[in-house]
Order: sequence, then structure tokens, then C-alpha cells
Amino acid sequence: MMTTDETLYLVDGSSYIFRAFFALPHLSNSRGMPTNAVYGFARMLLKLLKEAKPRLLAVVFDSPKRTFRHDIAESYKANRPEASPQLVVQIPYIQRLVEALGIKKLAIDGFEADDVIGTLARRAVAEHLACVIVAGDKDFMQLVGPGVTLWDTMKDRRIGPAEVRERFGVEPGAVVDVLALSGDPTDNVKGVPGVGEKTASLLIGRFGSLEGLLSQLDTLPGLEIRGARRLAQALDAGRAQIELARKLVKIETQVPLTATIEELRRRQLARDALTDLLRELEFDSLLEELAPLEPPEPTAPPTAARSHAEAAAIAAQVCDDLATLVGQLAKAPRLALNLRAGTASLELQAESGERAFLVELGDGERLSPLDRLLASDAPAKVCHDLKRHLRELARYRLSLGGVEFDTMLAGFLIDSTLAEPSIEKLAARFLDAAALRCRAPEVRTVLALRGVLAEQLKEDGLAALFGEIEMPVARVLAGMEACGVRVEAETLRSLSAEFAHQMSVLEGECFELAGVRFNLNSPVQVQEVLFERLKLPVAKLKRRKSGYSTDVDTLEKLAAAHPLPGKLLQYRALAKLKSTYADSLVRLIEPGTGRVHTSFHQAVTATGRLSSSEPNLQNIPIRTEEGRRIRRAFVAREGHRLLSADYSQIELRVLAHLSQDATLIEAFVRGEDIHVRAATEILGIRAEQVDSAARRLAKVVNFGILYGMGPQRLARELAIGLPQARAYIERYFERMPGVRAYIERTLEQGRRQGFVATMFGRRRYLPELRGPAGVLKAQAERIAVNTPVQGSAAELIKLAMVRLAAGLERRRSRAKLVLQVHDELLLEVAEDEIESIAALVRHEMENAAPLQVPLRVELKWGPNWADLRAAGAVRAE
DNA sequence: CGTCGGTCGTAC
DNA sequence: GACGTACGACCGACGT
Repeated sequence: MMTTDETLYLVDGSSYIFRAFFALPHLSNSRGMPTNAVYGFARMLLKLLKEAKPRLLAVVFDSPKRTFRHDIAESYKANRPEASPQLVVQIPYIQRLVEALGIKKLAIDGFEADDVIGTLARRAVAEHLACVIVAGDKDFMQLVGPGVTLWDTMKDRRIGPAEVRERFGVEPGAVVDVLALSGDPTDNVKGVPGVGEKTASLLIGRFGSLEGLLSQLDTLPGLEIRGARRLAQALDAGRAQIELARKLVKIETQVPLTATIEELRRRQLARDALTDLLRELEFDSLLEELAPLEPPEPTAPPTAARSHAEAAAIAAQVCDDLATLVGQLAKAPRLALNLRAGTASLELQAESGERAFLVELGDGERLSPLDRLLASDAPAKVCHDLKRHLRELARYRLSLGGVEFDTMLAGFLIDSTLAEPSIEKLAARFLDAAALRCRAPEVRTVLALRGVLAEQLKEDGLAALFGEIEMPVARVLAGMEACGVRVEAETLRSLSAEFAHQMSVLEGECFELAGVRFNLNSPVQVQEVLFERLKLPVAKLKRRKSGYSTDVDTLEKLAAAHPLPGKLLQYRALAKLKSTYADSLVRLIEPGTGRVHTSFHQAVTATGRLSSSEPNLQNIPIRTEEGRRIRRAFVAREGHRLLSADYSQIELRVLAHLSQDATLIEAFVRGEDIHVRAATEILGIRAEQVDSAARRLAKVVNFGILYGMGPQRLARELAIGLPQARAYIERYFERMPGVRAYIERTLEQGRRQGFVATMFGRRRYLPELRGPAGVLKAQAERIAVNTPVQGSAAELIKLAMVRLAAGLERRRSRAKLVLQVHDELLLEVAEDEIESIAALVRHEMENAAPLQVPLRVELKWGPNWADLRAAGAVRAE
């Protein structure tokens, strides 16, 4: 009798043969027979047998004969080259292998493997079995549904309805429609020209199905889709083609099959046949691995989840008696924990304890003893990536207190070339081979790493930076990510539509001017049009590997010669706003809450700045009016305001502090406008004589110093002569000799020690400083000067964030930190709190650390991130 | 058919 | 030869 927890595994044999053949390098036995495809296939089966221990299993092959699809369309798969003889000779061996392993193989005349698999999958569901299709082809996504999932063993990716929705933006049932529209070039199935997977997903997602789309084509031009009118035309013209494509891509689920599912039960190994076969192939290593793999006993009970956990081969003991476990662990002085990514299970290991334990998270009630253990300050906790732990545990309503050590943050502080280092990476670098017991649970490694890394932090003088800044800031960031920021989807959608319209107008104008249609987004095609077709002057233009550049600078120069470059610039600006900001951002808005939750990364940048991704909220436009319209979509929730606090000139203040330059310090202490002051020094004029051009010049020089700008660049930036630029830089250093001395000191130190350091001791190793003069060394020197400045500024704002978060908690304020943009903090504050919170923010930011110069903060607030009014006189605290 | 380098552009 | 730190969209070449 069949039970409901049985799972039928169906392997797409034919495609695995091809994938193995192409993926693996040439391999042959001593008689010269190629064996790479057999080897790859065997590896796949081995993985399957070991990890899933399937009892019901079939390997399905394509029919060698014509299939019904060839009858529908002669062109079907007509693009496929004749199979290589190198591959063909291997096929019989693969079949023998499958046989010898006691696995049923199937091939049905007139049908492809897909159809047989589809039919069996449907049948399995009807018989209350689960079904896993072992394949990598996206076509199978149409079969996903209750009880049916995909498993791509080569990428070790499992695909359920959620993954299908993510990939195609439609329900699995509608995947066929998407494929019919976009076509499938590998099978020579033509879709609608100009419609790729993206457009097809978008259309089907919008209209629900092909029928829906084709019956409402007239409504298409009204939607915010680029080239909607042309698209509607193409779809209308392609109706017959779409119908045909649909028949070709749809997997048949009614193949006449005589085999029953029970016949797919795995049989005993044919030992002798297997041994002979592997000897002939000379796969000795496989012989050892495959031989013990008898089919599992029919009574073996493992559920899918449990067998998967076991497959992870971890020596942690799965623990159900939480109360006892917690009682035991609570006595330990130190406790390491490690959330296994994506499995909702937590490894725990007491420092004193022998073994690790594994707790399956999930149901809330049961976890309460664990919650107390995790929340309490004792025992001290160790983990790898505190922010991730805080956020994931919060999803199970678990809090985490008393965390003294994050191995990821420590590893990164010790060596910033290890961006977001994995446990494995750190172990390889910091633990000796004896301590590296393979297959030990990661939590053990984390515990071992703590000791070594803590020692190294102390030795490098990084303990305070780690304990007082990096550890606490991780917790602040977790709170910010969880809170998110509200973004109005409607605003972005209407902006997107408006940009699309303007772009299509510009596109038409560009085609007109060029006399040819081309892809405005393609630098290569733009290049052809500008320099070959229109023969615009190329003298003194930037060159790229692929020819002449088409970047902003170049197009601006060319704008004098022809109207096209100007139009292109306008188009580019809109395309950037639409794709990167409007369209991408809107997809990341949480549907229920209207909020966007970025990820902040604390262990990525070489200087110690934060970074932000998915989406990056640290590069939202601000400079142009069109850009500010994007920013306007970032709003405060009902009854609240966004409060923005900007450090004024923080990097130049840090430079003043580090360099101790008397002039810079004096200017900041007196509260002068630093660019005006620089202008008076460089140009030798009085402050009253500094006009806007003079100030702008000085501003460029000021920033240039921070980045190690050379005279060439300055000359280009300011459109002045090279000697003039040299003179300005020379004058700057003459008037601010402390800066020059500081730069020289820093380089000398860098050469001597092999690294430069920030105010709080963060190191950046720059071996190139000792190398031969050249491009690399020059670049290292610029980095050496910039890093202490940029990095120290990053430390100051992190410190302010930690203090501010503590201050908000102390006051029991509802105000939330929502974003950090390097020198700006953005908070969401209830209207009635705004003045008092503004004062707190100012206090914590301006007093982050005592420097030789005052730190100043500009406060603004408003309903959105674009329309902010300067606060009146908000006094600190 | 995905991956990845190249190019471009946004922020501080 | 290029001004520091990031992230990400798009294109097109590459070997799948």
C-alpha cells in the first residue's frame, strides 16, 4: 500500500546527459573511449541516491524517433546540431548504469522525456504522492504545484511555486503562456519578435493569461510599457505563431503509459553488472561510493525535511526536549549559536559542552524556554553575522541579548579584503588544520574562531573599535532594516509611465536624427551611429576597449557638433531614473506595509563605510529635479515627519583634525565657509572678493585633495590650463602646509607598516606603497590618503548612530532611525516629538567624538525626503 | 541559457 | 596614465 509520505523522483535523463557532456572536460578511459558524460551522469545519480534515498524513481529519456511536436512544426529542434559521436558512444553505458543501479528507465515512442515526466507527475499527485522532478530546464516549471517540485542537482536548487513566481512573476499554470510568447531558442520555437522572457512575464502577469492578453490588445498602448504600441502590433501579427508555440512548449500530461508507479520502485543493485561496468569505464572511485547504495528499506520513515537535515551530515543532535537542553546550556559561561541558512534551524554549542545541538524553529509556544536563554545577558553569546541572527530570530519572535562576539565582523576588521567572510573562509585562514574537523557543525567552528580572532583584534589594537562601534552598530542596523522606510508605489508608477512616454518621444527623435533605428541603451550601437554613420569628430575623445566612449563627458563635447548627442543624454537620464529607480524600487516595496527594507552591509567596504543593497538606498538621486521626484516618493508615515541630519563637511573636518593644519582648524573653529576660506588662500584674495566661481573652484580643489586628484584632472574639471591647475594645487599646499605634511606622514607610515589606519585604528593594507613607482603605486598612494579620512568619518557617524539609538531607547521614543547615507541620518519621527528628537540627534552627532574642530550638523524635516525645511534654531539637547 | 566583464550612471 | 567609496542596469561575448 502506498503511503502519503512517499515521494516519486523523476529524472530528466536526456538533458542530464547533455549537461554532463558539455559541463565536464574531456575524459576517457585507457582504451580512448570518452567517458565524461557517463561520469557526470553517475555523479548526479549518486548525489540523488545519497541525499534523497528515493524508493520510487525513474530515469526518463527522450524518444529517439520523431515526436508529435515535429508533426506540428517541421522546424522544431531543427537548429540542433547532430549529436557528437563522442557523446553517442557513451549513451549505452549510461543506460547500463541506470539498469545496474536497479532504477527503472523509461522512453516512449513519439514523446519527449518532458511529456512522460509530466504524465507521471500528474499521476503521482492523483495517487497522493509527492513528486520531485530532477531537472534543470525551466520548461518544467509549468508542472510545479501542490506536491510537485523541481530539483536541479547541478546547482542544488529546489524550485517550488514561490521560486516560479519569482522567476516568471506568474503562477506555475501560466508559465506555458510566458514561454509561448517569448519562444525558446534552444528548441527553435519562435515566439513574438522583440518579446523576451521579461516582457512576456510582464504581460502574462498583467493579463493573467494569453487569452486575456490577446483579447485585450487594444488596451495595451495605454499601459506604461516601453514601445507598447509596437508591441501590440507585433502580438496581433503573431497570433498564429503564438498558438503554435504554445502547443510546442506545453508539456503533454496524457501520454499513454503502461507502467504503473509501483513498477518504479527501486530494485536491488545488480552488483556484478555494476562492477563490470565501472571497471570497464575505469571509475574506481565511483565503485566504492556506489556499491553500498542499496535501496532503502520500505519501512524507513524519514520525512523529507529530516532526511535533508541528515544529508547535511552534521554531527549536531536534533533536540526536542527544549526545557532540559536550555537548563543545561544556561550554566555555560559562553554559548555559540548559528542559524543554518534557509532551514529554520539553530545550532547551539556551549563552550564547555561536548556536543552541538540543533533546534528546529517554528511553532512559537514551544520555544519560550529558548527565548529566555537567548534574550538574557548570560551566557555570553557568539555568532557569525549578528545582524542576520537578530533579524531571522525576530521572525520567530525570539530576541537575542548578551552577544559579545561576531566572528564575521571581527574577521573583516582584521582583514578588510575578506568581504562578508564566511565561517568556512575564516576557518581556512585563522584555524590550523588540526582544529579544522571537516563535517563538524559550523557552530563549533564559530566558537573556535572567537578565541583566535579576539586575540588578533587585541594585538592589532582593534578591540575598542570592535566592541564599542562595530558590535553595537550591527544591532542598530538590524533595527533599521526591520523598520524600513515608506515608499509610495503609486508615485513611482506614475513617474515610470511619464518617463516612458518622454523616452519614446526622444527615441523617435533620435532615430530621425540618426536616419536609422538602433538600441539607444547600447554603447556599441551608439558608437556606430555617432562615429561611423554620422562621422562626428573623434579628436581628443576618451577611448575604451571597444572604441570611443559614449559617456556623459563625450556626449556633451559632441553636442556642439550635432543635435543627436544632446537627445541621447536626455534619453539616458530618463532611462536611468526609470529602470534603476522607479521600476526596480517599486518591486521591492512590501505589499502589505508599503515599506522598503534595504540591507545594510557592515563588512564590505575597504574604508569601513556602510553599503546598502536590494535596493541601494544610498544613491537615490538628488541633484536634478527629475531625480528629486524619485526622492519625493520616500515619505513619512501618517502623523510623522522625516528628519534628516547631515554632517556638514565631515571629511574636511576630519582632514583638519588628522592633519592638525592650523589654517583648516582655524577656519572650522571660527565657523567659516570652508570653500570660501580655501578660495581666499588659493587665490590670495579677501573673503568679500570670493564670488561663486571662485568658491566653486576652491570646492573642487578641496575635494580633489581628499581624493588625491592630480593637476590633469583638476584642469579638465575646471576647464583651465595645466600650468594653472598645477599652480592652484601648489598654492593650496603652501597655504595649508599641515595638509602636505600629513599626506607625507601618512605615506611614510604606510610604507613602513604596510598599512594605513583610521582614527579608531581600522587598517587598510597597501603593499603596493612599497612597490615600484607606477600606476599601481600612485593609486595606492591616493587610497592611502583617502582611507583614513573616509574611514574616520564613517566611524564617527557609526558612533553617533549607536549613541542615538541608545538615547531613543532611554527616552522611550517612538522615533526610528531609517537610513544612513554616509554623512546623513534619516529618521521617522512623530510630529509631536520632532523638536526634541532633533535636539537629541544634533547632540549625539556633534558630540560623537572630541576633535580639534567642531562637528556641525544640519537638521531638516518634512513630509518626504525631497521637500525638507531647515529646522529653526534647534539647540543640541 | 545563464554567467560575467565592460560601460555607464547614481550617491557621498 | 586618469579622483576615493559603493550598487546596479543594460549589453553582448562567452562557452552551456
